Amino acid sequence: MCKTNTRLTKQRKLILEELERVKDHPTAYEVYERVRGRLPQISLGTVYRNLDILSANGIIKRLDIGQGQRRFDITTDDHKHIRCIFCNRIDDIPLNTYHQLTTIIGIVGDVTGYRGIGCSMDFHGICPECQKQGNRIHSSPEQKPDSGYMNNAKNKEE
Amino acid sequence: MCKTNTRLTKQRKLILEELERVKDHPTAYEVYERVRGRLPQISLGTVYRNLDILSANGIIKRLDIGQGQRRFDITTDDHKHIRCIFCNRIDDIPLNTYHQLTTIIGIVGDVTGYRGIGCSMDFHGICPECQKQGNRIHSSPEQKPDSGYMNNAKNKEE
DNA sequence: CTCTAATTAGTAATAGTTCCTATTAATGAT
DNA sequence: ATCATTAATAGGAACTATTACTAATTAGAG
Repeated sequence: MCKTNTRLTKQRKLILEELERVKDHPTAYEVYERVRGRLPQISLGTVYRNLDILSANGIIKRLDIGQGQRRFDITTDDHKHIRCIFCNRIDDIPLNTYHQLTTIIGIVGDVTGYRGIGCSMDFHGICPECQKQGNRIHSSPEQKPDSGYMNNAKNKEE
Repeated sequence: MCKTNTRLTKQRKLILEELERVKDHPTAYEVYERVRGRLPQISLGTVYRNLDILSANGIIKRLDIGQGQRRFDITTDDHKHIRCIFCNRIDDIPLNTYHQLTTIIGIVGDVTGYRGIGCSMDFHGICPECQKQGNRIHSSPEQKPDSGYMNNAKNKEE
């Protein structure tokens, strides 16, 4: 399924099946709850690990939208997302990219029925500094960025 | 400064000063470290609380980009952000919205020097369901979305 | 100057995710 | 089919980032 030496375990298969069955964008915990209905002893760590592996292999998509819980999405066709600022639900938007940005918000409102729409458009890529360093990946990108938080920061001083 | 009955404390003043001084998009902890240099007894909780109050009042901007730590931004003019997938730094993009989306990624590359650019464009607004319910805010939007996680989820069953 | 509610420091608690370890099981080789 | 190898697992501890709690302090109105 993924790269060689990636085994198709019963757990992994069920996680994929539940992701395919579901229409919305479940959190890791929601996937866990669904799979647990069919395989009670599955652990949350297993779900997290598999969701990471599946998204690293491009089979599913990891959504890091807003704060709080990460969500996962099995559809592979190109689309964007809209989130309700009250209930935090996430819907799909099949977006034609041949429009001007200024008209897109109007289209999104028509298609989704959302109101009071704002847009946070964020880009990601490899910065000039990292290009200089020969693009060496120290840890898995998108997975373990340098956080510089608390203990880490304190340890720098030693 | 903010609404009436919002006091300008020494801590709040220093937090704003350090945000103004800094060019990049510091995390709460980075702000804490800077302010601590001038007011050693300040606590991290105070920094978090003030960053929340300042962003709720529109004085600064909260960036929920990717996963991991939230960042804060004092500049008020309209711009978007680009994040390095390796080192997780965030840069500004002064973006002209009168372009087609498809051409924007090229522009972003030219302006920033980033390569391998991807775009995660996410919209937020009020979903049709929440519009029906008279737009009542149960908890502060963007701050405390319904998470439905773990203990919360378990407690639902009681 | 006094009063009082807003704010604070310090710390505990929480949420979401990752890591660790002994055990189990998927798959290639025999 | 059986074995051997090693990826993957369950369960739980640890970790990161943030929020909540509480008694003490303080900004600022009157």
